[in-house]
Order: sequence, then structure tokens, then C-alpha cells
Amino acid sequence: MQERYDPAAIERGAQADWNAQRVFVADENAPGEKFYCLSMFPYPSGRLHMGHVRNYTIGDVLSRFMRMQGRNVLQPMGWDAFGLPAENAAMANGVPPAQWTRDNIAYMKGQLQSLGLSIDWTRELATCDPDYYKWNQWLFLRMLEKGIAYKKTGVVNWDPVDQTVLANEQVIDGRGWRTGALVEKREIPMYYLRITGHADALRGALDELPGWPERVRAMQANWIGQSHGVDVDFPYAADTEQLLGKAGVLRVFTTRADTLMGATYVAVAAEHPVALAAAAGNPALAAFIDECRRGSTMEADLATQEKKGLPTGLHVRHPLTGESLPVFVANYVLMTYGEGAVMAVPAHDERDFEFAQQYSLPVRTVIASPSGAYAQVVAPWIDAYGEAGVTVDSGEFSGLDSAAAVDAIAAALSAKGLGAKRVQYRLRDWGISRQRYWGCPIPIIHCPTCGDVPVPDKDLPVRLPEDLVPDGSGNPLAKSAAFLHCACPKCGGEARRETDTMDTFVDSSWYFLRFTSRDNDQAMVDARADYWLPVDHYIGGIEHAILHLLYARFWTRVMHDLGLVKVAEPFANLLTQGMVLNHIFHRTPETGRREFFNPLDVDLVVDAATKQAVATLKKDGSVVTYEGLGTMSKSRNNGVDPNVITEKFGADTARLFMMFTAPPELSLEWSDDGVLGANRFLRRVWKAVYDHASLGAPVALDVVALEPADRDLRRIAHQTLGKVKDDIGRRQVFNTAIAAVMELLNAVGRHAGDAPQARAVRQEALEIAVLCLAPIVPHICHALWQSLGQAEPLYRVRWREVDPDALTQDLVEVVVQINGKLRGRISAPPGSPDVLLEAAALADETVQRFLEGKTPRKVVVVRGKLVNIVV
RNA sequence: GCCGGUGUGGCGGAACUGGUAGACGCAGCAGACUCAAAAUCUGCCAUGGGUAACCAUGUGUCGGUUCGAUUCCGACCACCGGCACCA
Repeated sequence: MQERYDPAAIERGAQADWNAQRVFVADENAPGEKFYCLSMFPYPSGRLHMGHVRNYTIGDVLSRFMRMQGRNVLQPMGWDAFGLPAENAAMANGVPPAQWTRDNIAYMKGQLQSLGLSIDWTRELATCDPDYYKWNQWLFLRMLEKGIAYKKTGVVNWDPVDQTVLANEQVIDGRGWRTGALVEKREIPMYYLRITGHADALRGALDELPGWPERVRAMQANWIGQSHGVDVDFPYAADTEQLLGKAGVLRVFTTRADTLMGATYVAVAAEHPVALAAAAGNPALAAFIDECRRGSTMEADLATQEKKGLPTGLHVRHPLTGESLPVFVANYVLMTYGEGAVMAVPAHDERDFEFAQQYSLPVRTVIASPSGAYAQVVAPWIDAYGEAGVTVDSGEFSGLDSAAAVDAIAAALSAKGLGAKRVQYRLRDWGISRQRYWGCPIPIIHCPTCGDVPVPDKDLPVRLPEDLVPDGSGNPLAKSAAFLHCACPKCGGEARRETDTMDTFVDSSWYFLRFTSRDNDQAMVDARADYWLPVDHYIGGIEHAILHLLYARFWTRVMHDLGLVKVAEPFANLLTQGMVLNHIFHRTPETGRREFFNPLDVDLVVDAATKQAVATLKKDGSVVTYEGLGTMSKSRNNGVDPNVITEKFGADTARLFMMFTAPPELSLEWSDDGVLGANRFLRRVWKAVYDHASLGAPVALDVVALEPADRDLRRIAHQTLGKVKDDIGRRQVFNTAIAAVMELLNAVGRHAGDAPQARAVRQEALEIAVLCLAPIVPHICHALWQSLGQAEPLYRVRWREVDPDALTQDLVEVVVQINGKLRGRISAPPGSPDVLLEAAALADETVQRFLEGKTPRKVVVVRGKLVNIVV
């Protein structure tokens, strides 16, 4: 064994051994209960960042730990390879997105491998591979057959200069990012997936996911939304009928049907058909509608917007009283929620109240406050006006509590054919059409005679040409004659291929299923998916808490309903890891752009007196502004390149630092000193084994021949073994597990003596330390295990069981409290009866002094832990 | 505004089921080794008082339950995240 810890050589050697033995290739037929450990696959942006390192280290520690527990582990890896950045890079460098993407994958794969992750690379996939996205297309066609996929118009951002559709992130302050042109809204046909059809199931099943963090479940529940209410139809009055040229109803959705008798007007969204019809002959209204539509995109972040509206001049009739009510266009009604229209009850809804005050509309009190907070609704608004109560002045519906009134009014409406109870979800259907090149083609052919024709299964995949280079002016697929022109599968006539591609969230909605059946070119998934699913542990960033996880749950449900997989929920346990933060420093010159400085180039000193942080540049001592901590990012120049750390200290140091510095769910502050500390610990472990091993092989351990100091060390070692298993296996916290091994190593350092049994105990303690660290820092442990004279390689070694005999103690410390305050400690044999402990505690010198002769009123004994004397 | 989370030393954090608050590490201070420095090792390290033994205080604030509360309950404050004219 070498005296010096040389991470580069050790890591190269360990990785070579693992690869040669194909240690991490998963096998469905291997013994042991399956454990599918999945980390969210990366977008191949070019280089790994520290967030990736953290994510994949957590997954790898769990995988390696479970492997040691005898589980049959699958840990795969792939690439979320379609997306906009590849097109941007292509425009900047003139390289096709395919080449840029594949180059990045090759580089980043090397980076991942240098971290020593226990990944089964035989199952690697990239979503831009035709044998992957073929099945996106195949399932899309099944959804089309089932009516789960459908076509309707949707609104997109249109850059009038580049003649192209822009993603939201390409719209900056309402202008195109490249041209600076004012972005327009355009309606175009798009494909949607009917995720709303599963809203109820997706919401309900959240309760059956105890392995998910509470906050993710709450975020999904909020996103899906759920309101129990009533659809109410307001028949058109004569003026509306005349304008629209037909009889009809204006439908609204309300959760407060109990207040229907207090409705004094109806408000519709700017995009509502009635509003648009009224605007045709009303320039002022048309201008207002225009304003509303602009406002909704550009001022979405305005918290308090003035309630504005205009009368349409049209009227509808109250469904129960027949009273004529005016119809307003209001900026607080959303076309995308419910029916795009609301009944307004100013007396019992705050927004309606505010609006009614502004436009002098009548306020009709129809609810009596159960707490007597008010008799009649008058300005100003108080929250009690909006609360449920008992109906008053509501004709035949008077005197009911709100819930009963909703039922009665819903029944009355239903009898007239003017309404019914309904559940409304906030969730909207998933629009998957993207007017871009670097994505999975939607398998549709447009035929002038047959219409939209699905591509037959035998012609799948519809291959994306890989040699195109986008130039920013529209989708290059639309300019590629080879792609565009085709024969109609139905009539054989000349037809045109759909040029839209799928949202990349489609790609990531089922990749975890494909890993199980990667080599099957006949089916999307096979029986192996049922073996491996559900994913036992899914690890990824909180930023995917809503969209990705919801889409993946939906997609799995669709596959389940089609009989393709047995599970309905894909992820049994979810671990959302925190972000990696670093200090941010900048300086804003009088002219020019703000300049950010890398933390490596800055000295940060906190003044002890003022508590003010002072940051100075290392090179010239000039002062820069300290902005605090923030996520590592290129734009703020506060990133740390993983390669720099692994090259300088090794992957094990990087892994140890990540796992030790914070629990996985919390954000992690980068600290160069912390990295040094992690490295220092590994050197200490190395030295401890070296010092021990260089004295030659120890004799066999004989537990009956141990000195007290030996028994102490052995007890600590076995306690550590138990704690580490519990911390990693049950609690999934790693920092405390590492802390426990550090304590063990400190104990080994204190343990002296060259007696044969002393050395045997140290041998066992070091073996346990190496086993406990093996999932976290696998390379150094691989080498140390050999140095400890073990014939079997560490990757084949199972976790060791705690020896209960090692944990026994002759005496345990018992704490003595008086009135809950710590006053002394006594030693007693474990399992001493309460009366003995009580007597010993009362006899204690310090205790006597504090009692000052007073008689205890009561004594509480917690066996083996403490005695509390109450006076 | 609504929903969720988090508040503990100079810093990251620990205390899992109500039972010794501050494990482990970082930084700092002192010492050993060294011609010296780095590295390494040892000791100290919540606050106030005291030479010390020790005493008092202390887990965002205020209250409650309990023999005993960082932990449970109530009210409030601050910060972070998500959603938001949601009918």
C-alpha cells in the first residue's frame, strides 16, 4: 500500500475494475428484490454543472447502498436531447443541432463516468435517437385513435420580422429576442393531449404517494385545482338575440350558486364570443378588448391591477327571475378558466363588489351573516361579506344555509334545463405542438383530399432530417422539400407532412419506461417494465415538481389504460434535491454593463463589529459589491466547474463534500474550505488504514479476550454500522451518516496499543468504516478494502450485520435533572430498576446540594436515560 | 391574497418517537513538530458573570400543554419557494 493518497490513480484503477467486471449491468434475472434508482436525465447542454454532480451523487449513493443490501439494482442514464438550445447553438456556430447535441453527449458522458457512477451504460438512450422517438409517435397515434390527442387552435407568440413562432423565453419585454420586434399573438392549429380527462385521478392519487414530499404533492394539487360548483345558463335577452342572430344562453360557472339571487350583472372575458360580437359595432369596446389582451401578456406580474370594464350594451335574463341583467366585459375574467364568463354578485364577492362600486351597479344582499358581522352589505368591503351563511331575500330559496341553497338552486336550474352541478379543474389540456425543428416530428400527413391523415405504423418512425441548420426565420422543416413532400397514405395523392414537432416534455414523460426495454425494436416496452416499475427512488430538482412530474404521471396512466404497463403511478418515492449556491459579486461601472466576478477572484471578509461583508478583488484590492448567495449560473459568473474539482482532488472528494455539507433536500452553499475539509478527511482515512496495514496482518478477533478500551472501540464501530444503515436506508440523510463515520475514525485514532487483540479490533473498526463509506466515496474504499487484506473485491461485498453483543455496556450514564434542569450524572448498569436509579440520583452530591433538604414531590425515571426530580 | 417550507453558535449543520441543545465539519485562537513556512497532530471554542468549581440565560417573538418542549398546540414576525384577477 502506498503511503500517499493519490486519487487520480486510485479512481482510474477502481473504474477500470468495475468496467472490466461489468459490475453495474442490471439483470432482471439476478437474485434480490429489485431496486430501480433513477436520477432525472440531463439536457446535454455541453458541460456538467454542480447541480448535476449533486443529483447524480445522491442517486449513486442510494444505488450502491441498496446493492450492498442485496437488492437487484438498476441505475440507468440517458439524454433529454431535443430542445431549443441546440437550435440557438446551431444559429451561432452554423453546426447542425444533431452534431452539437451528440458532441455534447460524448463529452458529458465522459464527465459522468469520471464521477464513478454505478450506471448501467448498456441501457443509455438519447431522446433524439429515432428508435426512441419512434415510440413517441406510435403512442401519439394510439392517443389520436382514442380521442386523447386532438386538434384545436391555440395562441402562439409570433415574431413578424423573422416570420417565426417564439417560445415564451424568447419573448423579452414583449419583443422578439433577436429582432426586437413587437410580438404578436396568432392563432394556429395545434395538437393537444386531454390531460384534463385524468385531472380527477391525477389529483386523487396524490394521496397514495406517501413517498413524495408534501410540498410537491401540494404544488401538484394546486396546479390541477378543483372547484365544486354549478354551471348556470343566462338566456339571451332580446338585444343579444338580435345581435347574434339567434336565441341562446350565456353560460357561467360559479362556486357560489347560493348567491344567484343576488346577481346584478354578468361579466365576460375580453376574448369571449359575446364580447367580440358586441365590439364589432363599438370602437370603444374594441379598443378596450385590445388593451385587455395586451395587458394579460405584458403585465402578468402586476399584483394589483385596477378592475376595469366596459358595458357591452347587451343583456341576458336571470335564469330564475327572468330579470334583465347587463353584460360587461371585465379585465378580471379569464377566458382560459371555466366558461370565460362570471355571474357577478357584488354583495358577496370582493372583485364584483369593487367593480360594482366603480361602475355604480346595484348591490343586493342575499346572505345573512352567521356571526352577525353585518345586516346589509355597504362599503367598504369586509371579508365577512364573502363568507357562507343563510340565504335571505331570495324568494323560495330564503332561509337555507349556503350548502343547502346551492343544492336547491342547482335543482331548480336543472328542472328548467338552465344549469347543473359540475366540478371545474384549473388544469388545461397539454398543447404539444411546437413550431421548431429540433424535436420529435408529429406523425401526421396533410392531404388536400383526405384531410389530416395519421402516418401508418409501418412507416414509423417519421425521421427528423439531421443535416438542417436553422437560421431563425421559421422552421427549417417547412423549407425542406425532402421532408415536406410525401404521398398520402390513404389516396396516394401528393400530400404535405406536418412540420410541427412535439414538446420535449413528451420525450421525458416515459424515458424511465424505455430504460427497461431499451433493446426491444418490436415494442415500446415489454414485460421487463413490469419487473422494474415503479421507480423506487426518483431524484431530481424541485423545478420539475409540477410540469415534468405531472406529464410523466399522465403519460404512464395512458400507457396503463392501453394495457402497456401495469403501474398507474411511475414514481414510488421522490427526492427533490436542493440547489447549489455560491456567492455573487459584481460591480456596475458608470458606463457599460454590470460586471460579475468569480468568487475565486474575490476576498470576502465580514467585519466583526459592523457585521458588514466587505468584498475585494484579489488582484488589485478594489472593492466590489457582495450580492449574497444565489444559484450557480453562467450569467452571474459564480459557477464552479466540476472538472476543476475532480482534477485537483478527485471525484471522491467532490462526492463527499456534496453529501456532507447539507441534507439532500436543502440548498447547498459552495465552500472551497469545505472541499478542502472533505479532502482532508479522505487523507485521514487513508493514513489510518496505512498506519494499521503497514504493521502487518492482525490476528483473528477474539471477542472474549478484549480489554475495556477495545470493547469501547468495537461498540462505537457497531453503533456506527447501525446508524449509517438507518441514515442512508431509511432516512435518506447522508451528512449525519458521514459524521458518524468521522466519529468512528476519531475513536480509532484515540485507540492505542499494539496488543494482538487491540490490532484485531482496529482492523474490524476500519473494515466497518470502509464499508460505511463505500456508497459515498467508492474509489478510495475500493483500494482501502484491498489494503485491509480482503480477497473479495468490495463491489461484491454485502453490508455487514451489527453484532448485538458488541453494543452491550457494563455501565451506562444516566442524567439527573431537578425540575427538568440538568444537575448531575450517575453511572448504573444497564437495565437497573427504577427504584435503584432513583436512590442513586437522590444520593448524588450535587443533587443533595440543590435539594437543600426539600422532599421531592415526584420522581420521573426514564429507564437507562434520565431521572427527573420534581420539588 | 392563497398554499407549502424554513427560522438553532462566527458559518454549514446535528438533536429521528417530547428526555443531556449545539454531534460532525468549516473558520478562529493557543500549543507541539520545524531554522521557518506548509502539511500534520493536540487542546480551546453559544452568550453573560466568576481566577475557578460553578451560576444564570439561550433554539425567530409571545403564550399554552407537560415532571420535562428545538420537538406538541395557539397567535404573531421574518425569510424562501410555488400559484395567483381561479368565479
